[in-house]
Amino acid sequence: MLIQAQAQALALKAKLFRGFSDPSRLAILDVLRDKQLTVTEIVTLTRLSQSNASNHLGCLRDCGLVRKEQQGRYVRYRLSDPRIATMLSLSEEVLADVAKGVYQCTRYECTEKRATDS
Amino acid sequence: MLIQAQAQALALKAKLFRGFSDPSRLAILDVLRDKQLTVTEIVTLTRLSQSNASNHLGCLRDCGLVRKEQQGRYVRYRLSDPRIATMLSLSEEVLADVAKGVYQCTRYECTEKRATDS
DNA sequence: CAATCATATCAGCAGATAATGATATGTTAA
DNA sequence: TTAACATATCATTATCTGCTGATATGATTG
Repeated sequence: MLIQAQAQALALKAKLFRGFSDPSRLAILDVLRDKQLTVTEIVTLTRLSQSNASNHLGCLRDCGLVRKEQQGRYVRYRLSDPRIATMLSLSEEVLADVAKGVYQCTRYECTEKRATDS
Repeated sequence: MLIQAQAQALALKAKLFRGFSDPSRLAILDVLRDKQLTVTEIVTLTRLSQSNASNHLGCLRDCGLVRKEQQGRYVRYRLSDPRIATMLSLSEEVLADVAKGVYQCTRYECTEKRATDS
């Protein structure tokens, strides 16, 4: 469908964005925005189940958004790059302006609620 | 799991990012980066099927990333905000630095290929 | 070593998503 | 109005994703 090199680059970028594209993962990124936290702290703050949080942390890690660091029996997570936080802020700015459109979207083929235009 | 207002905000933000989180949609956003295009032009440039492109355009529209404008019998699409392009650029910068980690990630529970740490 | 705490992984399920081919809608022009 | 073109929608299918509960691994302390 797309030439190979391009497709590879797009898949990579899509993967990065997929890290951001789930409310649970955004909740995790949010609490990691300005500080490092252990898994237990993250679980407490986000109220995700331990297993769920661990899965999402694995995903975020694999997507390159966070890094882990073993500290004694704790594992401490932090954003892997300050620009991750920038992207979050930028998305909030954009949302503030285009939110109305986003409210309509419930799923991929947002047929039922799709706005009539624009 | 999260309090209602927070959950709403996170879901909204997740939806915005979900617009970016698919290679076909990124291909579309890419060709719209600096110009407005009709659906046919988009289909030609991205080599997506017409129906697939239309679905993705609907999704992008509902996520607030693009806007459509009817022009005669054509529909012209453009990015809904210049900061959308900024987010794309920013993601490319981040990727350039953390790409190695992302290469490992094939899906949510990227078990098979998960790097041993970091 | 045994107990405990912290984290990761597994199996399985329900629902979401992306693709396709076919069809429908809408717009313009002959 | 009919034909032709542009775009959207539908139905279907295969796959992916996120969640849960249970279990496993790993680290630390007594």
